[in-house]
Amino acid sequence: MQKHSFDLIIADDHKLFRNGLNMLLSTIFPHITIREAANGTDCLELIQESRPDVVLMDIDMPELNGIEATQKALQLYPDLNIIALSMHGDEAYYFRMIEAGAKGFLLKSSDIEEVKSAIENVMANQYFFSNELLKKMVDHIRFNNDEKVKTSVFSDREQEILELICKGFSNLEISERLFISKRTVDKHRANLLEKAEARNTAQLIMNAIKHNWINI
Amino acid sequence: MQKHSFDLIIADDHKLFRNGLNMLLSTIFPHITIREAANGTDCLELIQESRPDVVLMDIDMPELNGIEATQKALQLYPDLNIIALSMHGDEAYYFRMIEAGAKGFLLKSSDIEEVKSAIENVMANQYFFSNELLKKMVDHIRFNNDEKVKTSVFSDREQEILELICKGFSNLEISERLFISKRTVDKHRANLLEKAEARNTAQLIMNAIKHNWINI
DNA sequence: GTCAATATAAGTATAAATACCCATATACGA
DNA sequence: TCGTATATGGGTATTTATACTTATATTGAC
Repeated sequence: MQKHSFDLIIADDHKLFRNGLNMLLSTIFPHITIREAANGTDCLELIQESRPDVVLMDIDMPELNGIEATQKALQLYPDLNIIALSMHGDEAYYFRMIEAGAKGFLLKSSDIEEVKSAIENVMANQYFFSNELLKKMVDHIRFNNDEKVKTSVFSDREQEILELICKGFSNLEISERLFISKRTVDKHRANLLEKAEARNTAQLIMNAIKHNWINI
Repeated sequence: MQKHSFDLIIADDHKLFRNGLNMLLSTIFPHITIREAANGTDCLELIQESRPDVVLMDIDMPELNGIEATQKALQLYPDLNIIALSMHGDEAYYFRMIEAGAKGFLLKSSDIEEVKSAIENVMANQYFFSNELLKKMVDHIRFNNDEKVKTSVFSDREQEILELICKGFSNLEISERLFISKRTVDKHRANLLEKAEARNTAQLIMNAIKHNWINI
């Protein structure tokens, strides 16, 4: 990959960051042509002028942010490879960058080897997530789940009944299936609502799915 | 990494798959020691006997599935590197494998190079997601927001009411919010049930989530 | 052996959802 | 212009869910 020349744009509002990354990438890729944009609008113009192979796109930029710039750029050139690049704390925006169509996702704390891998991967038409970002995603899932166990204290029986409710059985049907009184199921269901902090079946199920209390 | 010897367990209920993967990995890693387990229980025993560096864990196994086996294994040995390995269609379980503590995530359709990368990454204490899996995750996020409206068989009003139901509002509350009669909401709700082929609210919401008719 | 949590069950009451029936108005495409 | 889909609303009835109350038996932890 390094043998072939290719064009790249760095879009970021911090000049020093752009210049430094420019220097690093020029060292790694001898045949690279790099252009720099200080905001989303400039970046769009540069894209139309130079038709780059890859864009390193900061999410937080003035005038036009990275998400909007990505959307507009991909409307014009759907095959453009865009790598999102942001700081800690912007992780929430990565979902939007995914929706917008970015293919690579880097944190600014990444080392240059990861930037290199990301560029190579997206040019080979593959996705790339930085390891730190993967770790954050994984931690988020695991953290959410630890939280869940803490807040969801369903008993085995409640869990069993919750799953039957989700399958669409009425309390009467559940009672027949479990060989217990319908009134018992009524009570379990009431306890489920209370523990799930739900007003009704709809909220119970939404919460159950949000917090992974059941298998979908 | 290949220079140092290390131990690995392949846990999968298909003998031919285990044997084939064993052969491939032995070729790639000259100093590898591979053991095979046909189910989760056997795998746990093997782990206790041989304290491996890495476990390639199938999710769908008899007796004790990969998720439970991962949980138990990590209770015993928290630093054990476990790579989840599954077929298409099991993607829903990856969240559970993340919760359980797996560090790598491969599809059985991966090529051997990815397996190699996954093993090297988890032994270097990094996460690894196969590219195909990343693509699925990304597609899922993008699909959720684009396709949803297109495939929805609901009218705009029905969609609106469906979303309010999911938020836990009663028909009366919805009618007040939309300035229409409760009876109209009753009727919309009945149409929603019919179109969703659901018997009740529980099934309606489960179907809505399964088919991405709503945003969670 | 006591305490706490759980599973069981019931009384009573209201609120909500579901299942049928029906009608009218509007909009949109063939 | 004619039909279809949609949104609106009502009548009536039954079923189901929800909200209070209380009670007993069992289990397991301390």
